Amino acid sequence: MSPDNFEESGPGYAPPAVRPGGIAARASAGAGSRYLDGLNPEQRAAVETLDGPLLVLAGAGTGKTRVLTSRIAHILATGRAFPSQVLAVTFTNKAAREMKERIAVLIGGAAEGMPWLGTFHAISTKILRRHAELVGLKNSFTIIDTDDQIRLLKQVLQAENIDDKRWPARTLAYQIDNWKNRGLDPAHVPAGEAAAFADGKGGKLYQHYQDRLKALNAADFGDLLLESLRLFREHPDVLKQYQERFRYMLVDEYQDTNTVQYLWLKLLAQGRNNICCVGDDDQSIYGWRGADVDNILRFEKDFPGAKIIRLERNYRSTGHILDVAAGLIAHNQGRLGKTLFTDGEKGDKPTVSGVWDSEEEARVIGEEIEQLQRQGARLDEVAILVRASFQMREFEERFITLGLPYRVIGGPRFYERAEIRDALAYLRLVAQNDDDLAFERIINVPKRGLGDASLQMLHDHARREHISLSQAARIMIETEELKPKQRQALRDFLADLDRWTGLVEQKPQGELAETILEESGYTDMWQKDRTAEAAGRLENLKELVRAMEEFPSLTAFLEHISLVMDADSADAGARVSIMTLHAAKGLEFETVFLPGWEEGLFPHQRSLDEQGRAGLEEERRLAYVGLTRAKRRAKIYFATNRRIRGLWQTTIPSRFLDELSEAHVEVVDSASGRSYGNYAQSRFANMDTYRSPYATPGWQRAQRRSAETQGEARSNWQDSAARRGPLTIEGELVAKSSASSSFGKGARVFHMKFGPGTVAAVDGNKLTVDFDKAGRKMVLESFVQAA
DNA sequence: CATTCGAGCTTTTTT
DNA sequence: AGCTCGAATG
Repeated sequence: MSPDNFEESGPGYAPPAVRPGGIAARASAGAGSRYLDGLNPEQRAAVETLDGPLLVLAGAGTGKTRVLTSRIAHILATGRAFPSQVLAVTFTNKAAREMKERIAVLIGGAAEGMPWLGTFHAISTKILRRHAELVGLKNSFTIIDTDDQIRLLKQVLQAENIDDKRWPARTLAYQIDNWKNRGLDPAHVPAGEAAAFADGKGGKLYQHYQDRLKALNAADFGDLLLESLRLFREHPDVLKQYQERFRYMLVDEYQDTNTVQYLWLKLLAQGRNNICCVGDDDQSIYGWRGADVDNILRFEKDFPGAKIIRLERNYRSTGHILDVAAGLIAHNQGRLGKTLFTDGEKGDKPTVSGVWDSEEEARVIGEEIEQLQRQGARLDEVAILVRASFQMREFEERFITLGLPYRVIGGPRFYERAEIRDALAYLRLVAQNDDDLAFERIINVPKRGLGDASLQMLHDHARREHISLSQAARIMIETEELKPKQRQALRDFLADLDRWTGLVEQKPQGELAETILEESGYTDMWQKDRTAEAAGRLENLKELVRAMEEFPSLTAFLEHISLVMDADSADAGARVSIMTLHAAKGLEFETVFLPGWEEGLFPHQRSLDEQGRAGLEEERRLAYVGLTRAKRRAKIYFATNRRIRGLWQTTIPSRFLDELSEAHVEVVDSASGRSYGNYAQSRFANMDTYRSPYATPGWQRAQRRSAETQGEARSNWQDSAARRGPLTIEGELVAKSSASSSFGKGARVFHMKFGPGTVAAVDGNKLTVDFDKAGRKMVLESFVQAA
């Protein structure tokens, strides 16, 4: 069988003009093997070791993408496989796009039509569409996002009469995702876990949700992987087809794979056994969404005969930065172990600066950036990497007053905005009248007088007759069930819908969208809206129409938007980037500012509470990722005071500061710009005045001391931790404040909101108080004071 | 059925 | 503090 028989991905693909052997001949003869030039020995080995399983441990800045793309180029150029026989998986669309572009450069456009280069989800979808009927879907199935998922789950909960106050749909969604990430369908969820939600109904609800999805001919993101895994498991013939097709498999960011993805890869790799995974266990920062670092740690066991190649030569950062990062990450256990090195200069030492509060932090960083700017630095080579997005605001405000151009990376995605989702719902409905979720979303947007009551009737009818909402609507406009007003509104809507549906084939989708938005009154709705955001929303809608015009058809666009559309930030001009540490992975900047290195914020208390030691290690990897983004300058800050949820809190410097090797960091008094070579003793003496709150190697002493005075000075982070009961941090049990309460029964207390009262009962740090005015309330001890 | 007010939550984020 | 969601209200 000729290899190109495998290709059925559509008319876009033209078989190579030359047989594989021919390309190889051309490659070795001319400039074709240039892709090997300039690779270091390890990189080269990683590119040329083609047979059998291979794990490439690629540290930060060691040329990971280059290896991946060169490897693909090598496979193609030596004629080992056709483009259609190479599976290359990434996590994000951005990574996939970048890889495509770089391969095209390497082999001069011959990578055109690598149909199996994409995200896990995109590739799974492609496979699933071909065999949809085998897993109970039609090949036209819709992909629903988190928003739809939650709305659907609300219905499921409602049908089961479950109080979604007590058992929120969000929580269930999270739980189901979690199961799906672990490759568990309803039948295989451990009984204990299934019972944990809604008094034992968790498993049943999961099953109902899946049934609903099938009925709607829809799949959520988790299903894309889980269902294609099921497809492979239940249909060995189908699996075999793909096993044979994929002569070479490449996986990017292997440390981020979750269990389904791992199982999926493992099944596919059993064919040719040529799987190459690239990753860095030290950069695994997505444990909280199901990524399992163990996958990469177990690689050799999972794929017998695997070779491991380490890339440790760093091409990005200067010496001191690497040394500091290495010293920090060395505090983690359970690593495969890698040490980055560079032949380059030592460069500037990373700095650590203490500031009074987050406002000063923003001010100081703003000044430093202006200073850099005066020295000729480019703003697009400067980034501020924060732990949590609420930290961004302070910087934005400061930069606006300074007139410093910046951009925020991350934040709400384009297609997650309400107006975009509404517009998409219209389009989805027009493309497929039976899309109930879309129908429901826009039936009363803009207001048509068709509220909950009418919708409920439609629902009942649809369920009774096993038809879709739009079909139910068609029937109900002929019956007496609805009030005349509603019936007419529905009739008008259906007429519109039919007219638009008829236009799908007539008009280019951009125009179609404009027509629909216009005629439905949707655009009007926002034009009449006088709120500040309305103009932006209209702008976004225009952007959507513009984006649509680039696609061949409405369906092509809809497929694209659910899987592939990301907010491409129009980066016009040089701007400072503000983003979370998570968003920064894979990027690099000359100068990186790392604010907010305080206990509770970074490492984040919640991570510690929920994941214990593993959480701490993941936070540490996050710090490592942050540091290794810097090419020449890394600047760390911690504030002594930070406002959290409106309350000012005194904070303790992050333990990570103490893990930065003294020899390679510089402690700076940012206010005066003075530098302290020796900060150990002098700093600490100043700490309790909070005049010069610097990190010191002795900060543990401070922490110990703070523990002694915990009664009054306990920070909110610790407090929230205590509230949740005993917690494990770093494998140790952190006890609730042992002295149960400083108030006894009968004590007179004063509460900010409820006023004076008498303590009726004490339970740990919770007090039951009979307030003079407000009656009996349960309050936390920390919210009252002695009256 | 639409609007308004109060209660609860609040890390990270891709697909 | 500020936002989102749901219930009470007009």
